[in-house]
Amino acid sequence: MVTIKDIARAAGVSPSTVSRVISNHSRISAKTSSKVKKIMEEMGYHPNMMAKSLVSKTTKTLAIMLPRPAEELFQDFFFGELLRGILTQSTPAGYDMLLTAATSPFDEKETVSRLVFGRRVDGVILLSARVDDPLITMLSEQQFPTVLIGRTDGSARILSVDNDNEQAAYDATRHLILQGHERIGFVSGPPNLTVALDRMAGYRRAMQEANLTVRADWIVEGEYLQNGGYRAMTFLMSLHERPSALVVIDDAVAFGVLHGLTELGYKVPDDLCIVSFNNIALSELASPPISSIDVGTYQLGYTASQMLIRLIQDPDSIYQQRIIIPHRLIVRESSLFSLRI
Amino acid sequence: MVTIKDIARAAGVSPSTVSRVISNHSRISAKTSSKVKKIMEEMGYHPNMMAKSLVSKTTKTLAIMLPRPAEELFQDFFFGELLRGILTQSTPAGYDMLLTAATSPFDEKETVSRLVFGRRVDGVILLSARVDDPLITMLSEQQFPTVLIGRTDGSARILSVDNDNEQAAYDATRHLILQGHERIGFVSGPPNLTVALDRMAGYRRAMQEANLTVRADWIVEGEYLQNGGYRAMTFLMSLHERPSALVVIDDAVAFGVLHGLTELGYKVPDDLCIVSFNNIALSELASPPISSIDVGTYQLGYTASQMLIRLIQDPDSIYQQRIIIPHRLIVRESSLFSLRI
DNA sequence: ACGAATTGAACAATCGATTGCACATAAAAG
DNA sequence: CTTTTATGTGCAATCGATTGTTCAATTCGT
Repeated sequence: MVTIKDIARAAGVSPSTVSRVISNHSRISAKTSSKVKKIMEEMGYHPNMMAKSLVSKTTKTLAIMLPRPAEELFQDFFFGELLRGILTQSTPAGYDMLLTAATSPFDEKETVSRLVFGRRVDGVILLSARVDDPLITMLSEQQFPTVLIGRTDGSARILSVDNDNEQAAYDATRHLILQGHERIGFVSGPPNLTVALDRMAGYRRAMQEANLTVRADWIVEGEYLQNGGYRAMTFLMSLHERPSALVVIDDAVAFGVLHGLTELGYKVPDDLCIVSFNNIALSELASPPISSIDVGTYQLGYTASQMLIRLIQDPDSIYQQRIIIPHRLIVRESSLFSLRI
Repeated sequence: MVTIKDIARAAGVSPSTVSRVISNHSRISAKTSSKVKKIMEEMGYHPNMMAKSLVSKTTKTLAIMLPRPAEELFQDFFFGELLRGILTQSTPAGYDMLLTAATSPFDEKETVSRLVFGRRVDGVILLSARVDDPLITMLSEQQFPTVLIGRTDGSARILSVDNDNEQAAYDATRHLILQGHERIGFVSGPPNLTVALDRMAGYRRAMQEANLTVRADWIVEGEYLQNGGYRAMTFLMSLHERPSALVVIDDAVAFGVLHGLTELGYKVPDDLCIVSFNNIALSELASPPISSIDVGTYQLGYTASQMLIRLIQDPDSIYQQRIIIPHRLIVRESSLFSLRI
C-alpha cells in the first residue's frame, strides 16, 4: 500500500509537503504541487482514512440507526425510500453512512455507545422514535450530533425532522368524513411509536370535531403487520356495527387489510373505504389503488441528512430545532365511495 | 474523551498494560486485570476505533455497494430484505456495514477505490451484477475481499452467492406449461443485468423443450419499472395473438403488470396468468396474490455476509467459489387458471 | 540455596496521516 | 545594497491505540 512517505520520497520532498499539496495549502508553489500530484497519480495514492481520522478527529461517517427488528418489519417499504433520500444527500456531501441495527433491544445502547464514544461516526440519524426512547435521551445528554426522524416527548433537546402526523391523520379522517362517512375506524401499529400516537390523535380530533363517536372496538391496535390484516378484518367485520371506512397507519398494513377484506368477500371502496399513510410506490398499484398520505419520505431522509451534516460542520447555523416536511393526501380509488348523495 | 492513557494513569500502570488487559493478554495478572477493568468501567472508556484500525490495518467494516439509481428503483423491495439478511449476520460477527451508492455511473469506480485503497473497509458486498461490470473486474484484480450477490461472466475470479436463475425461470415457465399454457410471454428488466439474462434463458429453455414458439413480440424488455406495467400491457394486449400467461422478472414489475391489466379490464388469472420472481412480502397480499419464485432473499444476504467475513478472517477455509441458494416456486392465485381440462 | 525458567509490567517504536514552528530563500521596501 | 516581509519547505510532535523487546521480580527444579 502506497503511503504519503512513498510519495514524498519519490517526489523528493517531505511528507508534510505532500500533505499540504493534498489539502491545497496556500504556501505550496504551483510547481511542487503539480509535481507531487503527478506522482500521486502515477503511483495510485489514496490517503489512509483511518490515519486521517485519527488526527482530524473526524470520520466523515454518519450512523443510521435502524429500528429494532419488530418495528423494522412494519414499514419495511418506507425505509428504502428513506435511505435513498439520506444517501442522495450525504454521498455528494462526502459522508458515508454506517447502517446499524441492534441485535436485541438490550444491546441497542451499547451498539450506539461503541460508535459514538469510539469516535467511529460523526453523527447519528435515528430512524424510529419510541416513547421514552433511551437512545434519544443518551445522545441528547451527550450532546452528540443527532437528528431524529420522527418525534420524541418534549424533554430531550434534539434536532428532528418529522411530519405533522397529527394533522395528516386529521386530514385523512376529514377526507372520509367529507364523503359522508360517520363510522370510521382506525387500524394502528405498535402503540409505543410516537407516529402511532400522533396519527391516532389526529384521527380523534377529526372525529370529535365532526361530533362522531370514536368506538373503542373500531380501533385496532398492536403490532399488526401486513399479515395481521386478515385477523384484524375478521374481527372488525364480525362486529354488529361495523365501520364504513378505515384510517390505516401504513400502506403495508393497508395491503394486509385490503387482502383480508377481499378474502372475506368485501369490496373496497364499496363496502369499506380506506385511507392510509406513507404512499409507498406500490400503493398506487394495489387493487384498488390505495389513497394515501404522502409524507415526503425521500424528503424526510434528505432533510435529516442535510440537517445533521450542517449540525456537525456549523452548529451555529442551526436555527430550527424541528423541521416539518409537508404531507399531502393522494386520493385514489380506495376511498372514492361517497355516502353523500 | 477518555483515552487509554487516562486509564493507565488512573490505574497506575502503563498504557501497554491497559491495552493488554483489553485484549486479554495471557501475561497480565488477574489482580491488575480486574483493577484496570474496574477503572475502565468507572471512567466509561471506549477504545478509539480509528487508532485501533490504524495499527491493526483492519476496520471491522464492510461496504455494501448499492446498484446505481436506475437499477435501484427496479427491485426496491427486494433490497430491504437483502439488507436485513446481511445485517443479521454481520452485526453479531462484529462487523459494521457501510452503505454506499455512487452518485453517477462515472464515480462508481472512484467511490469504491476511495473505500478500498483508503483502507476504509475490509471487504465489499456487490449488490448488482451487470454484464462486464468494471467494478467486479477491478476488485477481483486487486484481490480485495469481495462477494458478489449475483453472477458475472466467468472471467473474473470472485466469490458469489446467487440463485440458479436459469433453472428458476425454467421452473416458473414449466409451471405455466404444465397447466396447459402454450402462449407464454416474458416481461424482463434492464437487459444488462445478468439476472435478466439468466431468467430469460431459463424461460427459453422451458419453451423450447416443450416445443413452444418464443415470439419476439411477447418478450418485453427494457427498464420497465412498476410504472411501466400499463404501457407494457397496453402493448401486449393490443397484439392480434396475445399470450395467455406471462413470466415476469420481478414482483414489483408484476404489480405494475397486474395494475395495467386491471385498468384495461382484464382479469388475472382468468384472462392471463402470471408468475413472478423474488416473492416480496406484499406479493402475497396483491389481488390476486402473485405466484412467485422465492429466491431466499434473506438467505442470499445472510450467506453473502457470512462468506465475506470468512474470506477476510480465514481465506483458506473457502472451498466453494460460488454458492447457490435454492429457490422455490410459491404458487398463488395469479397462476391458478388451468387451460387443461 | 543457586541458577534457570517463568511471570508481570514498562519502554519505545510504529501505524499514516496533520500541523505549529523554525528556517532558508526570494521579493519588496527603504 | 541592506533590512523587512512574504513565500516555500522541512523537522518533529501528535492523534490513540498495539506490540516486540527489555528488565525486574517470582517461582521452580535439583
